[in-house]
Amino acid sequence: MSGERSTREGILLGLMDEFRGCGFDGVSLSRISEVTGLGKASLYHHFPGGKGEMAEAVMALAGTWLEANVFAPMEGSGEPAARLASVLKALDGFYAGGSKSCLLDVMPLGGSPAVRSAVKAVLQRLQGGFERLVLDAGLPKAEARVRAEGALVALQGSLVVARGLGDTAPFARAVKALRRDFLRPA
Amino acid sequence: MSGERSTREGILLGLMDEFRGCGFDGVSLSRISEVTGLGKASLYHHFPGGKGEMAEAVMALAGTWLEANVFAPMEGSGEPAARLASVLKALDGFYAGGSKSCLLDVMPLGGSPAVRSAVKAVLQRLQGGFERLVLDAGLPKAEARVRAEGALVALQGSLVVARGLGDTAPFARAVKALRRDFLRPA
DNA sequence: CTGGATGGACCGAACGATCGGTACAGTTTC
DNA sequence: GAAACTGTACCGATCGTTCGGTCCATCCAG
Repeated sequence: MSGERSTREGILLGLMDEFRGCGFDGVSLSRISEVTGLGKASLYHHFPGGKGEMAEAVMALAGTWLEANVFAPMEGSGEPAARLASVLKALDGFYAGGSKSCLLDVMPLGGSPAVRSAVKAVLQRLQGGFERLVLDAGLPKAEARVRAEGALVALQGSLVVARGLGDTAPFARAVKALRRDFLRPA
Repeated sequence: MSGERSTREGILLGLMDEFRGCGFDGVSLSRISEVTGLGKASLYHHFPGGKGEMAEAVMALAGTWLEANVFAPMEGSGEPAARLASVLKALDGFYAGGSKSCLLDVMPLGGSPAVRSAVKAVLQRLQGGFERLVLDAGLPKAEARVRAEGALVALQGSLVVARGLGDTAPFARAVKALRRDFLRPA
């Protein structure tokens, strides 16, 4: 039961947590009903498309959150190092220091094609953003592509490892390593 | 329908593919029945514990496969570089070049505590194996720990990114980078 | 100011389908 | 004949979904 209910965003925040914890298939409507405090019928009032639409809405919410807290610093102006720091701080918060899974990891499994393409779009946008950061630090384009992919891989991988080990340290170390090395001159 | 049915290992191989594709919650008994060609009664004859026991058996099979194809080279004798090459080749095959997900990623979501602890054990064992490889290459223990975790993260992360993008290239690049850099002197 | 109509938010109860799981009577295999 | 195995039919529970309807705030007519 996170955030206020009855507002669409409040509902979606609870929903997002649930999806992150159990994946699309692992979350039942009854569970969603409990978490949001809404009856099943009410859920269908807000999301006529059912569970699938709820998943898409969560992806959309995550997208707008990323827009404000990640893409904005990434593609904004200012020192690349400072921008990177903002991005990493935001992501560290979003993943609760490594204790919450990533939607990009868990949603494609049972999700609809729409969800999958949303995942793909976000990944591409993230990669582009990281690339931009490296370019702005004065490194060549080829290196930027490699590092951007590496950052994505490090974040996703460390989240998976952290979840598997039941220990957030790998994620924390990955974030720290990114902060240290991501923009380092070749 | 992969491998021969009717042999326990054949059943489990089909089952493993299914779990890797859809996660624990995403696979239904009817689907398992289709894939293995066995009726539910037969499935429950082989796995009296039901779906949960099937998942555990798949984890166990993956464990013995790792034992033979990954841990053996890792912890055996011979040039570390050659051992690393065997390990990476085996893993590349297991993940079908990056087109199949990792059980360590998808199973913890809906899996039982037993499955989760199996995942944890495998991760720890993998990390230990990678560590051993680095140590044998003459690098210090602290560096070995960092690189071993990095290898795990790179493999898992690139699989997630590859799945999300629908493109196996990130995984291929990650394997290539490991082959190139993992044992490189500091 | 009042009355009725409108429409959104919400809910209890139930839908058909499918879930994971079982009982049991064969059928194979040795 | 015994043990291993399997097909069929079935179970209660839960799945995602829908129906019928209540509440209540808003708005408009008189």
